Amino acid sequence: MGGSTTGRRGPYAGTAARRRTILESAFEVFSEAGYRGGSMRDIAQRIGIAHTTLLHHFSSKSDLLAGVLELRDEHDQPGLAEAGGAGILRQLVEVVRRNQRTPGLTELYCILSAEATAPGHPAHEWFRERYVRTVGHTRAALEQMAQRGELREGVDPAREAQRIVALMDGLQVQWLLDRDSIDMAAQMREYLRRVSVPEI
Amino acid sequence: MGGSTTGRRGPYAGTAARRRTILESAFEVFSEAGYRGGSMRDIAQRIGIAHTTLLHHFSSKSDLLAGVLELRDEHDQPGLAEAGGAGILRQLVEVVRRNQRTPGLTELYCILSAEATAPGHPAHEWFRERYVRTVGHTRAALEQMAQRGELREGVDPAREAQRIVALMDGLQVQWLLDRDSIDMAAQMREYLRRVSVPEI
DNA sequence: CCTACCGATCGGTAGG
DNA sequence: CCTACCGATCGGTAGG
Repeated sequence: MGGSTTGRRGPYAGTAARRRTILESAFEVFSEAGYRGGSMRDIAQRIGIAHTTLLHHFSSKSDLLAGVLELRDEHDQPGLAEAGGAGILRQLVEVVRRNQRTPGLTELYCILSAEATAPGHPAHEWFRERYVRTVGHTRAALEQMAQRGELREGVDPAREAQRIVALMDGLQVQWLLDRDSIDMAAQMREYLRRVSVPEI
Repeated sequence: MGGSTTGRRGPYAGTAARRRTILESAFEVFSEAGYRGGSMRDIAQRIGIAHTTLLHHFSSKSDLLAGVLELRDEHDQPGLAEAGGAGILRQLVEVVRRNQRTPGLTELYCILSAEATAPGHPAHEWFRERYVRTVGHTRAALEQMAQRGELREGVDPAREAQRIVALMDGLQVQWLLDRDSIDMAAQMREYLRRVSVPEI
């Protein structure tokens, strides 16, 4: 796929595109084998370059991982912030539905988050912050729902937010192990219905 | 710690004990680094033997992993089967409480289950079967509760069982990333209270 | 239970 | 963007 025969249109013109190509290959490899298990030679081979060439675009293997996580960040942010209250819950189901269509992203987060629970892991802090952010957004949405009277009685926004995020992660493990065993989006929808007031 | 100076009491007398020592070291290493990331040399070094000696007790690295999983199986089975109906839900909270006291086991399952979502992984089938078993037991308990009228209206045993197991797994990821951020047992208890009829 | 060693693979450097 | 190469480490074998 890589290694076009057309050549560059100007000096450095292909660098940004090359970085992108590399990150997509790294994304694939890390999704399948994790960070520890994925090799730079494998990443390079898939796009037909020498593994040392990666080090002209990224200073180290962990820098490559940082690039992959940054790239996914851009893709995942939009949407969740805009909707208010119960709208966010519907968007969470939408996120799960999208994950179900793009297993690669689900694999990446699943394997990397588990690997990154080790304190020395290069993605450890990134995942810690990601959970603070994700749980925080969900909590804010639930608090907004509470103010609007959309939240079912007895639901604590802070603890419920942790459970919702935990449920999403846990469903993914079962789904990745056996994709026919579970319908993640349906499970999520059914669960979230229990959090809102019955009328919604 | 290992390598006693007393010598053996008889031929092969120490073999079973040695196997046990090796498995405990392997358990530690796989918990911290996963299967791919954990090395036989590390496992051996922790108990003061050469890594090749491991291969006198286990035929390969994946055989070592199988031994570790088998060992944990023995530890985890008791209890869950005995109690009936709502008693099982209380025991689930007890399991979570125990996980919270022994982080090593939690780490092992978390990192290995994510790694083992890859189809070629030596523990892939083990985890698939484990989920069938765990979800199945939980489902049976919920069905028993339904027959006794202990289950809240609208709760589907099969899908609820998948969610309960998913919740346990997901809580563990957040907990391992930041142990002060979450009280797994309390979260579990609070959630399960929502599954039973209010009187229980 | 050991030493000695195998071929393979790892991330990264040197130098062009 | 490459070749050539580094030292380290991997799982496993041979042979005692």
